[in-house]
Amino acid sequence: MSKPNDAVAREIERQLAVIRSGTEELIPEAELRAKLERSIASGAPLRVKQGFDPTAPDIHLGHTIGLRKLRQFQELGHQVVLIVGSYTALVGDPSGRSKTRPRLTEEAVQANAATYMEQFFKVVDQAKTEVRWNGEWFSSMRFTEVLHLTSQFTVARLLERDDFDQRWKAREPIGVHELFYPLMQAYDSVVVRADVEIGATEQKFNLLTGRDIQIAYGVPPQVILTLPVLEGLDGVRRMSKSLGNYIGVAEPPAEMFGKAMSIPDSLIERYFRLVTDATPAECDQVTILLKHPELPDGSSVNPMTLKKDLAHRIVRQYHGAGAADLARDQFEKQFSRREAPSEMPVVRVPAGKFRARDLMMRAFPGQYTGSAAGALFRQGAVHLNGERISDIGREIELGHGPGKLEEAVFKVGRRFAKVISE
RNA sequence: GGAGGGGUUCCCGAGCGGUCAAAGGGAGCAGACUGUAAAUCUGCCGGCUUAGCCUUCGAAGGUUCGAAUCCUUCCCCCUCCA
Repeated sequence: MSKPNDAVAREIERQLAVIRSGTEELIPEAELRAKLERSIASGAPLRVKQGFDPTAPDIHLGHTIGLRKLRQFQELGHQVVLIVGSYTALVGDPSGRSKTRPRLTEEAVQANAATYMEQFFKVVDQAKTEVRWNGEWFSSMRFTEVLHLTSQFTVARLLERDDFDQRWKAREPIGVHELFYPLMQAYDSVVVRADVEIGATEQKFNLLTGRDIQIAYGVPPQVILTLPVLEGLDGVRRMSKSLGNYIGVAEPPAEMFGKAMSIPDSLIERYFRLVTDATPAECDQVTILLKHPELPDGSSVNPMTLKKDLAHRIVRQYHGAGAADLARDQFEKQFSRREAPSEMPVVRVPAGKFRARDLMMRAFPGQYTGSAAGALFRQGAVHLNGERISDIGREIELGHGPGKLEEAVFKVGRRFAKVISE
């Protein structure tokens, strides 16, 4: 092998720096270096793989850490290979699961995959992405091939995996088919000849299994790259749809902005670094201001201000600068100045008399049970046209004329909704 | 196949014939305080036409005036042995 010339060496270092930024682990780095060198020499892009299961199609900021990394690879000229786990979804990634997932119908898989990709390509460049469904190879796999695949690995090694280990110790069930999951994901890497596979830190086991299986099948092993797991809005648990502590990339601007503002201060810096396009220098600036908020002129920076910048950036990335400005204005109006937002859900009902609770439940269809709504009244959480009401039986007449309300604006906690008479 | 342990309200987890819509913790929601932050205090936390009523404690039967608690069958999970 010839020694790379200086230009190539510089290019390798440049790419490595980008690839390394924000990553948790890169295993093994020397192999990546070699792959990059070959890629640069031959002009053949690296194949960078990521898979997803079409089960829960809501992509949230936690996922975008990986997507942004894929995007970076594309910008370095490499090829992204997206695996749609139509077959792995039949198993379900065992991480953190104590119950068997329900089997998905073919239609559900199709619909979920479509939704997923629509969101996926908000961050990743579709033109530089190869999409493969793993049903392509698994649906026609013969049983002898399954045996061959499974004989390449041992149960002991599968049980080393933290998820299984914890479930084992907690005496929770582990289905035999779940042991297949890492092997299937690994086999995907064999088929698409992945050079690099990326995933969250919790994916480390699956990713490493990919290397072993690739070697067993005589394919050059992939380099694995793990990325940090993002904490959710509660600041403690991982961001996930099922925990409800997430910001979805497809959410409306106001929703995104509000959710971003509700994160604990301790997460501001991390969010800046992991889910915004802020440069490292800008992130460092945030770090400094959080630690030393005093300014030369004697004033000091309220962390809230930094958080507003964060929220604005997040909204801008997915909805554009205009929407971000609007979301910030609305937020300041509604929460800082405690005014009603200019836009809120509107429900039309026929004119007539209503009990306060009934009308409130109409304003928020499907949101509250009668009991829950009653509790909110008792606790003083319900405001009607700016006035707090606690009597659930208070009579309200909607309509036109004296003593009647043309519209009823309800505020319950932080939510607003309006009822208009027809 | 054998032996043992277990399935309780969103989660964990008490209860083991009436006083149980079911302790306690967590999560969640709301009020106060605030910056839709944190911390703290308070309240709510199965449903309803809410001083009352209705439906829950893996499923179905049974015993009893009365069952989450006892019995039978079934389903599911875990541990050990094979």
